Amino acid sequence: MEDSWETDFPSLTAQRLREMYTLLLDHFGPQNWWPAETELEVMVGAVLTQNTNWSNVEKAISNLKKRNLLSLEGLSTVPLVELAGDIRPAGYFNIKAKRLRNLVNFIVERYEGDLSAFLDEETQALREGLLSVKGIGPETADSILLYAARRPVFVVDTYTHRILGLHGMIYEEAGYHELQQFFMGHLPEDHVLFNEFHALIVQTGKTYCRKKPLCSRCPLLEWGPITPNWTAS
DNA sequence: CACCAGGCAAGTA
DNA sequence: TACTTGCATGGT
Repeated sequence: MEDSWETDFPSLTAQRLREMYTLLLDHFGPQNWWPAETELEVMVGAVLTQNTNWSNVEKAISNLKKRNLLSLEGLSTVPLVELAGDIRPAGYFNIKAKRLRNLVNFIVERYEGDLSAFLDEETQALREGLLSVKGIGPETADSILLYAARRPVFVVDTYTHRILGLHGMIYEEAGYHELQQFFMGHLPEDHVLFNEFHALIVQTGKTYCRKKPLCSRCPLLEWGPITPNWTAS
């Protein structure tokens, strides 16, 4: 890591992260993520929820289940146009149909369709493999690593940026990897903890960050008033 | 009516 | 390398 880029945030400490986790867990309770029945369903959901409300993803997954397409076999053989039609409620349906196909084809071709063999790969190899698939970026890959393969990898999303930014815990221009390293560097590498923590952050974002009035009820306000345009010292 | 959601890749300068 | 734009439905 070369260098000079300031990778530490003065206000973001292990202590502060543990406080945040406790506040959110006490407020919302356990989230029991990922909301899916199988590992493949987690992976499909991870692609479908890209920049998309989860309620829309549920409709799309429901359609796939009704048509018995929620399998490597089904997803890799159904005509692309039909797949797109089935996942229509999730938005971006044409591009997401291709992304799902790219993902299942990767497993079919590289692992002979053996999903368990794929998920048993070493974490680093698994991540690189996922990122090599067109349509799988850092967040989607890490969601699959954490919630399908149960690896201690922290998932960063827009809510993570927004919430930590609002509370002056990071620089606004901080990138995905920097935020991820913060959580992973200051917390025990426990996939159960990371699972719950990310889910709680999303729940907080959905509940309190959508509209300004709701913001006043966020449990994190215990840290003090929000400072929207905080910048590095 | 406008706005946005648990991103990502491709295009432009 | 650093911005910008396209992708699209359904809920508030």
